[in-house]
Amino acid sequence: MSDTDIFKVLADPTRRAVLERLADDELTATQLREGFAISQPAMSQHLAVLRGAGLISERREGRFAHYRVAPDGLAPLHAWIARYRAFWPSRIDNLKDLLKEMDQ
Amino acid sequence: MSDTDIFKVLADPTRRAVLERLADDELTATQLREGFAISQPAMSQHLAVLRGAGLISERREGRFAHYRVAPDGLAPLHAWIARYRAFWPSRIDNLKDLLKEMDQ
DNA sequence: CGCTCACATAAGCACAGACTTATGTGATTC
DNA sequence: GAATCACATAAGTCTGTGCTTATGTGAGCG
Repeated sequence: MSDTDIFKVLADPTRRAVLERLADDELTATQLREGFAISQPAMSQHLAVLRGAGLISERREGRFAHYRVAPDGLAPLHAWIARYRAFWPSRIDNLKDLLKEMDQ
Repeated sequence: MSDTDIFKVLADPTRRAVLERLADDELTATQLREGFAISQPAMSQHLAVLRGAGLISERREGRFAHYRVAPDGLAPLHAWIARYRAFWPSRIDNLKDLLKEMDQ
């Protein structure tokens, strides 16, 4: 999965919203569709794209498909950002502050 | 500049390569074009997109346009990633390791 | 076994985006 | 001041992508 592909996948607001909704729970395709003004095939296609990018994983149970986030999916994105740490000190400092805040 | 726009801008490999070439130096549009199999207007359009996204800044000097990275440009991307820290502990740990490594 | 449900796939459409060539603009050079 | 240089803008083309409706597939239910 190339950097270009990762960015393309995440450039779609529906797909990013799906990731956010999967943050807490594992959800089925129908459950994910609630609140979106989108057809069932459209959601199915988005889920296929997210799965192809390694950002979510699927667990089949009968006729239901349960989706959850794949923890290593965003690794390429992190790797890309990490390349900028050398010439981007101020932002890294902010990130450090963020992580420090997390520890509390 | 929305998250969607940031991701769209960075989804183009030429634009990401431009950012990498601007990591060290401030460069002109013509200098940036070296090594790319791309026309002059295409590069000009990419630079306009990057500038519109707040990822680079322009300094005009006579007929030359000097471009450099805008240090706060990737802030929205960081903010988006930060939203995942709550349910994404393993990756954050890796990021911590990265930052620790940086300090040396 | 026929129907419905959950989801995937197919096919077609419409818009967005990256590219091209052509041209415009303003600064420099002779 | 005419030509050239660095770059921007215009306009058109072509491909990719996200959406739709229609249909396929396989599981559960009466």
